[in-house]
Amino acid sequence: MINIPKGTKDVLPAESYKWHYIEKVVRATAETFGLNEIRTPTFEHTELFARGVGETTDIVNKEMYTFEDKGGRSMTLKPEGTAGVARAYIEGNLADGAQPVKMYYLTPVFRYERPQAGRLREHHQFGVEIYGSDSAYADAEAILVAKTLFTKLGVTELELNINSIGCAECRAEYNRALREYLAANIDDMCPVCRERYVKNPLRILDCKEEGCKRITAGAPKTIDYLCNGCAAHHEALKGILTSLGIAYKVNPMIVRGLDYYTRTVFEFISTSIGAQGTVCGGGRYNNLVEEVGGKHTPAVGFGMGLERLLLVLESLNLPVGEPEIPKLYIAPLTSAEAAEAYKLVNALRASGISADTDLMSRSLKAQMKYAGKRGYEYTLVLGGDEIASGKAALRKMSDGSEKVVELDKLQEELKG
RNA sequence: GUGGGUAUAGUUCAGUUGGCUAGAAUGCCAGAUUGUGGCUCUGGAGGUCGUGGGUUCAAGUCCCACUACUCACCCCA
Repeated sequence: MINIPKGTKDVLPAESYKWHYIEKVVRATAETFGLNEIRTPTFEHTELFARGVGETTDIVNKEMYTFEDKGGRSMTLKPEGTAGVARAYIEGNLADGAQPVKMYYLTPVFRYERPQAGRLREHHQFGVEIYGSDSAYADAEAILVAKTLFTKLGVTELELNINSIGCAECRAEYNRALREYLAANIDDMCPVCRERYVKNPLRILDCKEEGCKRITAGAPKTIDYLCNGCAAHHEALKGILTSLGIAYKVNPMIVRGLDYYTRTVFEFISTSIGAQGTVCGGGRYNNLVEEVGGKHTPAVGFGMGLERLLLVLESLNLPVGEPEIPKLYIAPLTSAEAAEAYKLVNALRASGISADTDLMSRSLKAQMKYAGKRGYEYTLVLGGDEIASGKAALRKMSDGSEKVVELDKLQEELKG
């Protein structure tokens, strides 16, 4: 027995309707915001993620599915959705079209991690990407897409956390201040944070170690070191959110693990699905396009974990769509009627009605049990009498009521 | 990568201080009812008790290792 790879999940036939439901609401929501779908490859040159996501991140350092192809090139299964979109924006000359470019994607992403509740090695993300605008309205637009989607799905419990981590200039200033503050306590920090101190001190704020949390509790905050431009941007976003009536919390500890973020970062967090509560995370990444080889292009967006979103819906007993139920099952009484039943069924299918018949040469009783279990809306027994008279009893399975109909009028009967 | 928990039928689980041929429920297939599903009754199929060692007269049960699953750390969606 060869089993499923660790950290992956099958979506079995009985559950796929939930995915259809979520995807349908996602696409409908994206459309009302004027977002167009973009599809990029499942794998890219490793270099793209190394430069885009950042060499110091855990994602690039230890979580990527990297392999060498037969031509000796280093390839990586996408660990997130944004880097590929940035590459496509450049390569597809999207900067030459009307700006801003508003896109969304639905994609699997791959990270080599230890699975746990709400965390997989392959999961699926809905993402929004808005390129070309540096306005706080674009930040608000991204947040609003997520918020609107949650509302449509009935999710009201998610808390929106926002923060600003500034731009390259204020970050340098801030890092200096943070290092200065931490210098005295460096020996009390965990080994990982001691390394972060050198490479990327900002990440220390994200540390969950008790000792480090105590130390960082009084640490300088990025939002206190913003340059005038970044501070104004942050204030503008807060103003827009407030005017829209969107509740948010400024959380100075939101730092995020991807290096491409500048200015705005945000997360929608759930408390009902276990330790991995971030359902949606994103922010602004003004330097990403330049980083992967294009000209400077401000951009903002987010990624949303669809498995986590589904966990939220189910944990709150919210609707997750309805199973797709076929309409009619025609049961041939004996093998003599099988061919006629098959012909009837296919005529109905051709007119767009979902219909089935026996594929196992089973008894009438067995066929009725099958039809009952699968949930067909109607059944019809086809015997010699029915074929001779051209009429048969159409049974409605929910209440057992029957109605005699002409076989060649089945189509009209079922459409109504 | 680190730590905790778990592993018996397709599924959910019983299985006593180690002691007859390993059980139930549910699901699946069939019959009761030779032209009609759900309810009821009856029968059938389905298990190398996660894998490999060890202790013992005797191991599903005790010990060790490994593997898988799971939760948490870490990280993130």
